[in-house]
Amino acid sequence: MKLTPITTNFTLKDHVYQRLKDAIAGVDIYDEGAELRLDERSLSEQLGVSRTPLREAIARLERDALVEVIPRKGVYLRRKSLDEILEMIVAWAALESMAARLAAEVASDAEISGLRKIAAKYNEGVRDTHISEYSDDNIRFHQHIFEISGCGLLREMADGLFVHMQAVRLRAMNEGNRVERSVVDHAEIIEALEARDAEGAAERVRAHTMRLHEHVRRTWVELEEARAAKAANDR
Amino acid sequence: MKLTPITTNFTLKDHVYQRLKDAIAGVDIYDEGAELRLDERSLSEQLGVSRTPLREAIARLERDALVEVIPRKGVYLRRKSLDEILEMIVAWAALESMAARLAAEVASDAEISGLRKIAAKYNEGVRDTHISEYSDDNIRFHQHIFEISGCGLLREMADGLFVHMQAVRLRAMNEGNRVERSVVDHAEIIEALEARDAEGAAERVRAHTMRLHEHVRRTWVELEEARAAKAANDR
DNA sequence: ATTTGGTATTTGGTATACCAATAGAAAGAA
DNA sequence: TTCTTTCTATTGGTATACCAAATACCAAAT
Repeated sequence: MKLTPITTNFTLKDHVYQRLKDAIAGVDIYDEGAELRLDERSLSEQLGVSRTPLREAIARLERDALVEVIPRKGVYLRRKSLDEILEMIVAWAALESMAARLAAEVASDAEISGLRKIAAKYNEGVRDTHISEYSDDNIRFHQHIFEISGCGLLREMADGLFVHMQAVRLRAMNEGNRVERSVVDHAEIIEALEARDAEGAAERVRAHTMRLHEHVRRTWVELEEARAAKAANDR
Repeated sequence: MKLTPITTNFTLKDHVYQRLKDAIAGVDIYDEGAELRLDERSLSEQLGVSRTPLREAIARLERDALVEVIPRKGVYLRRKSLDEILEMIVAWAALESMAARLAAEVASDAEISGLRKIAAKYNEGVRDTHISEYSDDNIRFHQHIFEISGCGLLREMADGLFVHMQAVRLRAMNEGNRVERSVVDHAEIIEALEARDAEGAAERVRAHTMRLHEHVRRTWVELEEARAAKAANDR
């Protein structure tokens, strides 16, 4: 009789980490008055594990800058400031630009055509009803670039930013006519890759992401100011 | 009467994390037969803390990819493969290139001249006796670029790679006439920054780091092969 | 009624005890 | 001798107990 070895890579710590990460991703931390605080004992009870593996998972989340642990006070979901979001977009641009450059050099034609397949359905423009679907495909598009770059580390580092980029992109998607522009950008990126134009691909990816940066910078300042004004008003 | 708040940010976990990280940085993990294994109980005894904060620190180190925790087996210092080292150099290139681009746009003249000051002592070439000193200054040069980029996140992400880059750079420094080339590269980078040529600065930084990449790729394959041959010979 | 000091409770930080898996040593069979 | 097996010791994973800080609450004094 043949048996596959039992999954020995099963540690509570890893499960808890993944579970918490997913849960955090599903919380709109920018919603006012959302539950920001994580209670260790309550969580350990909910998850059915003791506090020890839970705290080790939290230590990793802290390293991910997803939560903030204030000694003797508590663990809090970290609400990113506008500046931090902008810096994440910059870092993302740096990583994805390099990924595109590598992809132009090493990816197979099949891998590049995979990108075209993702982008293809929007050749005729995007109907408004499909915004959230487009958002998903948009994400897949960008992830795919990292995958075909052949550099696992770039992909991994981008993953760390991904949770946040996802939220940012979704939020920015509906503002202005950014979707149309995005479709065009993607097409140009694919063209550069197909032409094996590393420099062009890198530049277009960078420009594409930095347009998001510019948009967020211009638009969300107003949101922050509005929030600040509202907070002042509440007082 | 005015008092500054007492330093309550003192947690063992953080201290242990920092201490371990420093200690790991001081170990030549590529030295054959070096102590790769971390024993929890022994460490906790040496540091004078219990295993709990120690393990939380290890959880963070694991997230940094500095150690590998194999469940039920042990904690091991991660010896990077050649491929991983090459990927780190690529990621570093991506980050520093972007940092240089930003620096060209936002850094003050004073900050840029800080770079020139670091590089200045080597204008007349490098005497062999100063190799290790040059290595230190080299590191300061690259770190300074991140600092004057004004993007804390780029700097932070680079920091994660830094421990490894330091070892790589030091090891590569003595090979070939790389030092001379390095001095020239640095000078050109500074010129681009002073000219506020963002594109040029980004490109030169990228090229500089990718030259290291190319060198390591070509040279160290031989080392790996030699090691493999030796290992085969030992059998 | 308000302030203030003390007390109880909550909660994160740390230590310790226990469990389970692995590896190595010792013992036994071929 | 050598291979196998079993037992034990080591070690990481987890749970729990305890401590100390922070906060909330209450009572007494003004």
